[in-house]
Formats: sequence, C-alpha cells, structure tokens
Amino acid sequence: MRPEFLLENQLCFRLYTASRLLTQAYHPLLSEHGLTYPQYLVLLVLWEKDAQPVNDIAKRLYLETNTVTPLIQRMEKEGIVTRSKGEKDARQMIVRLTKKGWDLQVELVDVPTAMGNAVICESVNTETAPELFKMLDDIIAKLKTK
Amino acid sequence: MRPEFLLENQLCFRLYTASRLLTQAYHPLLSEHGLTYPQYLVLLVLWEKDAQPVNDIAKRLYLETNTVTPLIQRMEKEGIVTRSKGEKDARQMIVRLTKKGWDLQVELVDVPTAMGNAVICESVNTETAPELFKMLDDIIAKLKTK
DNA sequence: TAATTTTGCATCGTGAACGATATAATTCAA
DNA sequence: TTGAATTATATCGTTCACGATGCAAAATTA
Repeated sequence: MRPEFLLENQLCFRLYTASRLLTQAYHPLLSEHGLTYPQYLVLLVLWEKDAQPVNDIAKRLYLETNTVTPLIQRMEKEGIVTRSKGEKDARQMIVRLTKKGWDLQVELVDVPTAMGNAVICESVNTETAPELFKMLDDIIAKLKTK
Repeated sequence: MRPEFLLENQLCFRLYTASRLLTQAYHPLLSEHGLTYPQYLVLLVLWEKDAQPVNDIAKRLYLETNTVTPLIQRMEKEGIVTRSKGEKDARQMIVRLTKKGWDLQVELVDVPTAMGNAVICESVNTETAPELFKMLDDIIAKLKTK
C-alpha cells in the first residue's frame, strides 16, 4: 500500500481528531451551563462586541449562516440572546446578549485557562504554542478562499 | 474583557476551524466518488487491513461505535462494504471491502498528495510538518483518556 | 424610476458526532 | 453450572455542518 494512504501520514485526520477530542474536553465545563461548544463560540464573539448581525457572527467563526441561524435560534429559546430586525437594514437579524448571556461570562471565566492546561504537554507549552498557532493560522488562511 | 476570552487566543477554535476547512477541501475530490470524509477514513482503515469488526475501525478513528455503525450502514447501502456476523464472536460485525471498495483505492490514489499540497505554505512545509504532526499527536495522546 | 442583481437570513434534507439506552453474546465469578 | 458483569453493536434524540433552495430587502444599473 502506498504510504500516503496511511492514516498516520495524514494531517487532516490529526486535525479532525484533535478538534473532536478537545471539543469533548470542553463538554463537561459547558454542559453544566446548558451550552454546546459552538454556542460558546457565539458567546465569545458577542462578549467581544454585542449586538451583531448573524452574518458578522458567522464570518467571525468561518461558518455559514445556515449553520449559525438555527444555533442562535436555540440560544434564543434558552434566553441567552435576543434576535431583532436591524433598523438600518431590515434584512439583518441583530443578535444581542441578555442578562443571562452576560452572566455566563462570569460563570465561565475559568474555562479558557482550564482548557489551556488540558493540552499542555512536552511539545505544546507556553513556549511552543505560538508556533502551533502560526501554523494553524497559515493553514486556515490558505484554505479560506471566500 | 479578559484576553483569554478572545477567539484569537484559543487553540480549540483554530483546530475546529482548520479541521472544518480542510475537510471542506476534501469535499470535491470525494463527493465525485459518492464519499464523505468520514467514509473515506473508514476506507483508509480497511485498505490497510480488510475484514475488521466495527469496534476496531471505531478505535482506529477514535470514534464511538454509535457514530461508526450508521456510517458503515450507509457505506453498505452504497455497495462499498459488506457487513456480516463474526464467526468466532457472534456479537461482532465484520466489515469487508467489496470490489467497488477496492476499486476506489485506485480512483482516489491522487487524493493524499492533492490534500498535502493544499496546505503547503510558509510555516507548513515538508520540513516543518513533522513538528506539527508531533504537537497534534501529543495533544491527541493527552486528550484520549480511554 | 423600473428592472436586475446582490445580499442577509431562513428552511430543508442528509450525514455525521455523541450522550443515553437497549439487546444479545460472551466472560467471569460464586 | 448458574447468575452477574462485561462486551459488541444497534437505536434514539439532539445538535451541529453544509449544500441547495427560497424569499424579501437593499443596492446596482439601465
């Protein structure tokens, strides 16, 4: 068999696996507060800047609106955000944090550090992380054609 | 806002995004042959060693059987694999490649190289790839508790 | 201004992921 | 050997992802 067909030689499989396992590691920390990982990502975006249209949130996460719309509708049902038509542009749906959405920022304050520690190992540490970030950023930049 | 809450500072988001975008890059190459990326992963496992029980395939991919079972059922429906009860252990479901499954190996022979080239950039190349692989492998090893 | 194109969002269908649960076969222990 | 625990797989429900499509509002162009 050609060596390229070996799972061990494939970058995508590593990214796919590492991503899934790390998301799984977030699970207990987030489900405790009724959140999924993609919902947590939306919160990160809104904590940074509240009252954004669906499209801006989607772009920030490199997702399509057909993924983000139902996701945010579920968050609305949970009372984490509100959705209301844009005043300047009636096509836009502006997403705003509720008090509950802001409160979650306090409740989840230790999550980033906990997750950072979860991956610290011989080859990935405060010294080498920038290199890893650079490589992943370059891969993302190369692949996002839109 | 605490800097840890910035999307830019989070490893998981990078892995999640890079994984999704790279899987999307596989899409045109695979859908042409009626395959999805996870189905392609199952083929990689079976090309390496045919006639494996569901559990071995799942373990190799770090997935649960409740993900792999329906996935393989779909592949069976497409005529890519067959499923039959294990003779030694009647609980096992042995998955075997059909002729169509083996033929796909020839049809997809250029995929690994094409995907490798798709991510080559300044910081990720033949020289630096081993470092990236090592870091991702260490992260995976640290996270797979089972 | 009227007609056309583009944009922003929503809906639908399909295929993962994955927690929870069920079932049958095997193994282990009393 | 019988009963209990374990193992291998399957099923179910929910939530992403994402291609395809639809629709209304806005922007562009004739």
